[in-house]
Amino acid sequence: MSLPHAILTALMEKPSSGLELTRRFDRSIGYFWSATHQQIYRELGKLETGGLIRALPAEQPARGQKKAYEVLPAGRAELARWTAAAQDPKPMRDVMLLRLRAAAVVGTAGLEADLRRHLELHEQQLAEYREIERRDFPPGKDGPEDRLRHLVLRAGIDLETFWTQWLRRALTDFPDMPAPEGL
Amino acid sequence: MSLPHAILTALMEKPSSGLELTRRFDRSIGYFWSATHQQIYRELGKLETGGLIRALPAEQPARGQKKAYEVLPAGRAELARWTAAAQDPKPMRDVMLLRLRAAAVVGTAGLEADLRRHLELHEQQLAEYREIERRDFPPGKDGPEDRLRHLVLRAGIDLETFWTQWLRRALTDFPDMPAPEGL
DNA sequence: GCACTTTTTGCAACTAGTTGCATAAAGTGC
DNA sequence: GCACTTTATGCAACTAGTTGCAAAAAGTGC
Repeated sequence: MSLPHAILTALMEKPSSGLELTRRFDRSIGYFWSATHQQIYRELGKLETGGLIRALPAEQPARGQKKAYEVLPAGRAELARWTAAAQDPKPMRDVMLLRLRAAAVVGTAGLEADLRRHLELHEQQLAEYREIERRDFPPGKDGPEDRLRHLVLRAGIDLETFWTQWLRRALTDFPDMPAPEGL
Repeated sequence: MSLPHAILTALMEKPSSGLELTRRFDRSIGYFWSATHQQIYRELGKLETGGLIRALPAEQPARGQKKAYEVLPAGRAELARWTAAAQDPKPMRDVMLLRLRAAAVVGTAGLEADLRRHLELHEQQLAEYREIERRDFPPGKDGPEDRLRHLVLRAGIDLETFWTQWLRRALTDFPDMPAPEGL
């Protein structure tokens, strides 16, 4: 149940409409909590009903017209409560690791190409993160909020670094292992 | 749609009943693709209906009685197809990173304790993986299947290593930053 | 042989996320 | 000023995963 809190965080940073939120989820926040616009609109509705946010007064609310939301005190309190509450880490779920495990029983045919493709994708993501770091966290910019956000970004950088290294290693000692023929 | 393939992989390694699968998901396979017994039973039903697996002949099938499944040729083919098919990596979703980001706007009160707890949990998991490596992959055991499975395990080890390092760093330069008082 | 627990299987309801599409307003080209 | 695209909001149906519970068989204690 984290999407509402992701939205509250984004709205605290800056009151926004659904579409603006969607765009920001495609960039910063979405890097570690992705969401589609449908999810966001649905959740905005629930948050408004629940009294955690409210629509900023607009001339006439109508379809196809921007409607911006801001966080109410109750929403802020809920976000603080959630942030402090203990939560267990979710067990990892990774398809590529599962596919490698499957390859150990049905053969590696066809897998190598996708490993290369993933390596490229992770390299791109890593480059993007590094660019953000260069742009948004120049030396000296280190207020408490910056320190926290930088820490989050560094997790992204280190994770992508891990994947690129692991994928390179996988490609290096990849056994050429066609599917065993008998059933 | 990976659960059926996780189950097929497990059944290829060894025909099993639902409960045996559940136990194995709690150990090896579940380390990177977790599932509850309810999910497993439901999926076994679908796989059987779909003709990908079949129940091994038992005396009389009845409730509360072990029913083991084995993979049929169609199931093996489907697993090979899925393994080779290109798939995009899923965008990451991590609650702790989100909480840190939230803490940048509502303050860090209460978070530190849970960071410590997570560090401990990740250290435990890392120790467990290392123990498995010591036990299951002694030097010399490196057939093609072993190489692949070892690669998967190493991803787990490196990921847990990353988390422990990152959490230690987070705790080190954690700003003491109570919630800003004004709304 | 009867109560009690454990093992094994499973259903039903709920929550979260995804996919596909619709509808209204506003801008754009000519 | 009319067709066409873009922006912005949203509903509905579907898929995957989680939670809570229960029922049948088999083992256990006395």
